[in-house]
Amino acid sequence: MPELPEVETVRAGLEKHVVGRTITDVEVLHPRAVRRHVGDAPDLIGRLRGATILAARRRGKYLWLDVEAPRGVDRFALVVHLGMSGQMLVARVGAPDHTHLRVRATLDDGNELRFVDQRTFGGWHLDDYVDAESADVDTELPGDPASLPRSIAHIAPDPFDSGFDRDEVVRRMRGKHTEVKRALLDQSLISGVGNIYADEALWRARLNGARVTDGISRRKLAELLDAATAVMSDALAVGGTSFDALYVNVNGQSGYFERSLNAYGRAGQPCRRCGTLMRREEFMNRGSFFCPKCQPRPRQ
DNA sequence: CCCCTCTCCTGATCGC
DNA sequence: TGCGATCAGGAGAGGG
Repeated sequence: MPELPEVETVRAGLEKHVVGRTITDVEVLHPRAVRRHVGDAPDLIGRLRGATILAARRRGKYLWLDVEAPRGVDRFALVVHLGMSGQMLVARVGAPDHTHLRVRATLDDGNELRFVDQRTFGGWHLDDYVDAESADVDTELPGDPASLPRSIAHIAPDPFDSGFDRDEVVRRMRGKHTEVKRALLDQSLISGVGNIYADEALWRARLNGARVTDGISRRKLAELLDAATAVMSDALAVGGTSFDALYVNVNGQSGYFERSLNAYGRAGQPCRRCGTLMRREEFMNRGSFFCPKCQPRPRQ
């Protein structure tokens, strides 16, 4: 599933392949893909037609293209969320449509930017900017790295964001009474972490996800956040190498990092640290993988 | 306000 | 071979 490392790989690909291009036309093939857009599909199409892509940015699992309308009259964000299965692909005009093609943006260089999404949890929408530090005030510098699309102003900095403050996240976690895995997945506390990297970080920090945040030491929570940062950094290092000239990679899985996973998907296999058989348990309607010896369950 | 459950969606896979 | 059940989970709405 696309979490921070996969989304960053996509962002880097877009920066390389579509920044500087002008959108000549847009086609929405599935209305659900633009359901978060305020306004209808024709509105989104009309505003993107003729617009130039100035930059590709990201926070957590959200990415956006910084876009300028013709003659510089309007500056806004084309916000993309990949959801569970979304892909941003660059293809030659006239290449056969992908099976789950949802939106097509034709560019001025003979390529198309395609949003392909099997499960349609993701989508595109247009948004204006607010200042990142005071999320309710319009920024003087739309598209500036310090500004965010309004709809994602509630998303916390991710560990690779210059505004990320690990000790502040620890403090806020300890101010809550909730299971620590739930907190790791809370995008308003720390963004970019999804189910896979949450399990990996908990395994690295030898912490059970069912432990309650206000009962964990500052030191241990700091170790957990450092582990989350490290595992996503490791994954990015191998995920960022796998796109070719016309393909902005997101494989919807964990890419080349899959072979490096220590927890996710390893139920019944020996823990790579102690050899104990890994377990899978249901949590928040999704799977959680952990070593029962290294990551002992809290007492009830 | 805070916490937590539910729901959206579709293709792959499995058991009968 | 066919078919129904199950599984995958990001994130926001809504309930308690």
